[in-house]
Amino acid sequence: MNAYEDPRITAFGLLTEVHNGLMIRLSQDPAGRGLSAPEFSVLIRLARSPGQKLRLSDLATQTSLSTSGVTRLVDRLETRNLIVREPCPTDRRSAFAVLTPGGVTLVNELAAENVKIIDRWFTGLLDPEQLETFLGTLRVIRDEVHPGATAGA
Amino acid sequence: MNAYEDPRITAFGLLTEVHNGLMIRLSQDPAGRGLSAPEFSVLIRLARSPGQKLRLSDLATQTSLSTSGVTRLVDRLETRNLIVREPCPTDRRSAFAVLTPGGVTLVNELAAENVKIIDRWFTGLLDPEQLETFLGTLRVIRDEVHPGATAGA
DNA sequence: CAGCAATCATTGACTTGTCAACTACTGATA
DNA sequence: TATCAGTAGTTGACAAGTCAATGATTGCTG
Repeated sequence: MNAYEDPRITAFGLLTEVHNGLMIRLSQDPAGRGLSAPEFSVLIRLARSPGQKLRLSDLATQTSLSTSGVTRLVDRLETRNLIVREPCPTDRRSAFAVLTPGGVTLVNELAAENVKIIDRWFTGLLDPEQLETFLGTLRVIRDEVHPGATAGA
Repeated sequence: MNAYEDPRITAFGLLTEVHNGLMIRLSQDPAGRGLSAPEFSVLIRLARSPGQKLRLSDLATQTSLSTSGVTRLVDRLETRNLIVREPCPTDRRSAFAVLTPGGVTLVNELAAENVKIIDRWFTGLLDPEQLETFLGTLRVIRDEVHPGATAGA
């Protein structure tokens, strides 16, 4: 028996295909506002946080990006005036990323579009019970592989 | 109701966290043979194909990479002697990527390690029935978003 | 069978991420 | 309170992907 035929590999491959397939749909962005998935993920996490702000290092853990990756991503969002950096009053090493009003508007527009896409290609394909079961299983795995993540995007 | 709080967004975020989390575990490669996920994916698809060969454009569709991405990936694998390019006898524009004996060996070793990781962080967390249900749901979505994919990795 | 749109692979220019090294600051400890 | 290990963020050098343009070949169509 060859290891590369193991059904567990196929299972993971299936998960990857589903995720990739959905990512591709989501990144097609007909309105052309051009936000990558990690950029959108950062924006939506900020939108959901108290004060629409989060420390860069928290963004790094939540998004599974390296801290330098976050630095550069935040640079890009800042030059587009979607967020601003704000010094942390209690720790001078640290910095917040804060959503601007323009950022709030954009994240809402994009989220609304993404909901349609997700519904068309994922959640809408399943009946409610099947979806709940599916999400329950995902949570089991998530709690094991990535316990640090709280809010999801 | 803000669109960014829609449960469907959260559902997709959950899927992403699971996939990311697993990808990170799989890429840690203690033996340090240094194959990225797409590289491994290409190798395993070749291993499973008749003659251990596949045309570059088929690799592109199966992996969701661009054709130029495949060109460069195949370049890397070729300099490492894991595959060779072979001209297609029936279409002179086209080229096959063919697994070398060394490639076969490596893909088997890596697959065996990956099975352990997948089992530890994914399939082994679920009882058989729960796993089957989960895979069934994944197939429903996969058939919609990525019907072109046959073998999975 | 000549013409031509479509297909396959490659290349150049660019984007976005990583790792390792660095600066600045924090907070526990001797 | 002086030290110093650890943490936050940034930077340089690089890795690996994208898109648009290109060259070669194919196969339908008038």
